[in-house]
Amino acid sequence: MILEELKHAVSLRVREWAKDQPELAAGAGKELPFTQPPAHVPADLSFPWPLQAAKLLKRKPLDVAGDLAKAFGALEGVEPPQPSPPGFVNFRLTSSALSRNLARISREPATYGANARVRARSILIEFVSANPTGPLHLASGRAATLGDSLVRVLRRIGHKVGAEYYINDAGGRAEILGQSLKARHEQARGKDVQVPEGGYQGEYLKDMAADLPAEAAGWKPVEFGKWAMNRLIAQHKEDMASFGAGFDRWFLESELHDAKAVEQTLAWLKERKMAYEKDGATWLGTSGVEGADDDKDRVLVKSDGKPTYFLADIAYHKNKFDRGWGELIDILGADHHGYVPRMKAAVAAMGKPPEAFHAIVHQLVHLFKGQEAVKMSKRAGEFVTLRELVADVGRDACRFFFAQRTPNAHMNFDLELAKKRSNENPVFYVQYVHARICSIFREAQKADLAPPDVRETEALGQLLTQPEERALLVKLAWFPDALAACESALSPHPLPTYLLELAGLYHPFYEKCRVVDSSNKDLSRARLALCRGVKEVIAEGLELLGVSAPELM
RNA sequence: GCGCCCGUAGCUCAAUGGAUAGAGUACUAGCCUGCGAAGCUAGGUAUAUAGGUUCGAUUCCUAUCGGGCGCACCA
Repeated sequence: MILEELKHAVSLRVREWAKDQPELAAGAGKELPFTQPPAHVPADLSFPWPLQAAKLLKRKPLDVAGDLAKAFGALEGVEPPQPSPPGFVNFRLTSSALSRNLARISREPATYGANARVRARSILIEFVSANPTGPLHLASGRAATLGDSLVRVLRRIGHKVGAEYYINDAGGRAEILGQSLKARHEQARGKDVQVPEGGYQGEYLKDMAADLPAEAAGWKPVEFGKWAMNRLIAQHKEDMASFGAGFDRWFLESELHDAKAVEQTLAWLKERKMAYEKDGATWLGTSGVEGADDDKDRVLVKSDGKPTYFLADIAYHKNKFDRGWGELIDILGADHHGYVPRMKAAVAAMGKPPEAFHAIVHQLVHLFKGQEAVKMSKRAGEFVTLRELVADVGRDACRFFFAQRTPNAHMNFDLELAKKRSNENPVFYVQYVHARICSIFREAQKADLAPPDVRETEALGQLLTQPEERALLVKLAWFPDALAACESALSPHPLPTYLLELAGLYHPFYEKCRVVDSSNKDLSRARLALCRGVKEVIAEGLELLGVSAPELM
């Protein structure tokens, strides 16, 4: 939190300083920039703003930085600010500020990273929402990781966040699924029938056919379909639970139909003159909506009188708003990105501002076995299930791996590598630090050394003057910033990067600084406090990622 | 053809328009009879190409090349 406070204090001083300089009025409302200085600069926080201001002032950047550094005067928690070429002002945290932050972490680790200054958002995040026509496959693992970890991070920061999984259990798919299962059922009883063209060819229906009850012999395809869907939905729930992805609600599309919400939404749109008739169908004017960029209008009700999936989905999104959520985020695979413009247009039709709906489109996962690309085809039933993946690689490695990538990036997943050498996954590098510190605490206990309490931590922390110790203290101070980066990116991926960097700073400390040392109890206990802080932040960070923090490995 | 996303180290990936572009992994050589060697230390490689905007570009704009995904009265 100390960095947030510092940024805030600096911003106030800058505004004060700029007040009397009319040249600066142009950029007055903008948020001020702060950056993490590169390794060779002996500072903890950088302020590059003088580079921008110099232009407006028609002065040399370094002179502006110098003036500003003077104008800042004494700031809480930092040594006197230093101007630095070409035009930065650099801040270095004091030892007491760093110890105070260390004490703050241990006072209440579970709220470290919460932002007291934040305006709480109300966000409903919908993710995975896979069709209940087959098992979850590995792409769902990516969506589940991105969604669940984002939910956790945003909640930690202080926002109100809901998590939902939408189940598309209505429409024509159930019928086709039922026909496919019926064919498998009959095959199992020795009949020479084929799974229909366009049906679900996957092996999983063979397994399912073996579990059908005896009375299934008299079932119609629809009944097969219902039975299969219920079973698949139950599997999806199990898979998400064992993956650590939590949902507040599993929302069935059929609920909307049962409650007449689909018709009501249509009537509501018509009332507002948003929908029109053409060629026997009912349309929504999605093209030409500013900011949505859809290239054509979309059908709501087909000429056969049946509602489209799109209409039901509008009803669902309207339902989310009607339940009081301020912002909606959908996490979608890249194969659905074409759907975003029409949903934006629909949200606009509901009278909501564009920023009330946001789609996170994650790129697809490409599977490799060594050098060879594995073609995945849901139709042909060739895919790696999430279940298999987790069984092979483990949940921790899976989630950390998925969480590391920005949603925008395509990712390659090498199954051979993942299976046979999971130790190559960086998650173990981070977990190892946690286990190592736990081991140190066991040693400390044997030597009758206990870490200090919160108040004593603040005092003893000043003994941590080695560069390796200071580097860790500073890194701990950046944790809230890493969470803030996740919020602005709407992705958890800055967090694994942060944890790897923190872990990377711990080992050199460990090599150089003996922790358990009865001959120097104060220093030893100060170092135990530092270790505790690192352990807590790693545990909290991993928790947000849905990854375990083992005491033994 | 049109639209969206992506080309960074041998490989997998980072970097709100900022200073000398970072990790892991792989390769080589050293480190364990005091807290866990799943570790440390030291070695060197990268922004696809060509322009442009800017004090400053991996980041923004244009074009080209290469890859992924979309372009239904399917869901």
